[in-house]
This record gives sequence, structure tokens and C-alpha cells, in this order.
Amino acid sequence: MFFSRTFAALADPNRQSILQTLKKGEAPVAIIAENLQISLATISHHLDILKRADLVSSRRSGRQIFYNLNMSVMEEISEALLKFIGSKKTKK
Amino acid sequence: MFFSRTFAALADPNRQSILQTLKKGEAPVAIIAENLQISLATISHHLDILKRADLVSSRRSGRQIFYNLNMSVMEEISEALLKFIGSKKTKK
DNA sequence: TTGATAATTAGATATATATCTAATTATATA
DNA sequence: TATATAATTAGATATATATCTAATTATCAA
Repeated sequence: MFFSRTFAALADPNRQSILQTLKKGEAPVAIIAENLQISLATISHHLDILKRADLVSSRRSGRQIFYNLNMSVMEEISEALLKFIGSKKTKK
Repeated sequence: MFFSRTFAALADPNRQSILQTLKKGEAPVAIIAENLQISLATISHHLDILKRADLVSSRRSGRQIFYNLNMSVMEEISEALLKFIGSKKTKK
């Protein structure tokens, strides 16, 4: 339903770690990998999930692929949560 | 890491549907079940997950158990997301 | 106390996810 | 063009998750 893919993407600790790394600015996979103890193949897989959740984007530069944070979806989720909370009928 | 359990809980469409139902106020399982096409056992399982993610609470009244939305965690997540976004180094 | 009702728990299963190693693709450079 | 580098894709596997039916627990009412 709403943001299912994004919530699922945000639920994994390794993916959260990737997002933390990207907070400092765009980075190639090698840099992202420095903070993780999993294989490059698995990191690629996580990056794919983050991409399909619209949480990151990527661009190739030479042999490297740089990943970038995409903040708009997080904003949308934050807003949706606040709206959800706000719309709740509060009892007496 | 951060809110992993809650993000995972929010990722499932049936659980989202449960939260939507509870937005109108507390409800027993039978009412929650009206909007879902899955067994009561599975609904119990989803309610357990929502409870362990602190998204709902419950109280027994006679033979029924009433479930209730817990908004504080959603607030926390919303804030954490905004903080995360805000703390990102924006380039030039 | 017996039976009915409301919900959870147990046990099984099918699907999804995270992970790995090995193979492949894309790019740069000697 | 051959080789090295950066990353992804393929294929396999183990674990987690969603789901079901059947059994159990808790409560109420006859």
C-alpha cells in the first residue's frame, strides 16, 4: 500500500548504514563498503533495493558508480506519518 | 539499528490496513478483521508484530481484546527522518 | 459446570529476503 | 588488444516472514 517498499528498505540495518554513509555526500561503492562487513555483491543488492525504493540515485563516472541520497521520499514519509497522526480521532 | 522493527512493521499492507482501522478509535479484533481477507490467526500474528513495534497497545474487556493506536513511535520516526534529512550536508 | 464466543498459540508450509561465491559487464589503461 | 579495476548479475542457500488449519486459553452465560 503506502510506501511499503520504502518502509521495507528502511528496515534493514545494513541499508540504514548505507544511508548514513551517503548523508556525508555521494560515494562510490568502495566507500560505502568500508562501513559494512558484507560482500560487494550483497551491497549491490542493497543498493538496488534502496534505488527501487527511491531512497538513492546513482551516476556512473568512469569505472565507479556514485550513489546519492534522495531525500524527497523521506520527506514524503515524514509528512504522511504526521498527517496520519494528525487525522486520528482523539477521544474526549 | 534505528526503528528497524517499526519500519518492518509498517512495511506490510495488511498491517497498514489495521493501523488505518485503528485511526478511527480502538477496536476489537472482529472489527479489525472486517477490512482484511486473512484468517484470525494471521491477524493475531500481525497485531503481535505491531505491538512489539510499539505501534499499538491492547486491553481486554470481557471476551474481547481492544487494540489501540500508539502515535508516539510514529512521531519519533517522523522526527528522526526530518532530523536525518536536515543533517545532510547539502552540496554547494 | 457445560457450551459458546473471542482471541491467541502451535505447528506446518510456501514465499521472500539476505547472504555468499563465481561469472559477467563496463570502463580505463598499458 | 589484453589486463586490471569497479561494480552488477546469476545461481545457490539459509533464515525470516506471511499464511493456513487445528488446538488452546480466557471469559461469559445458561
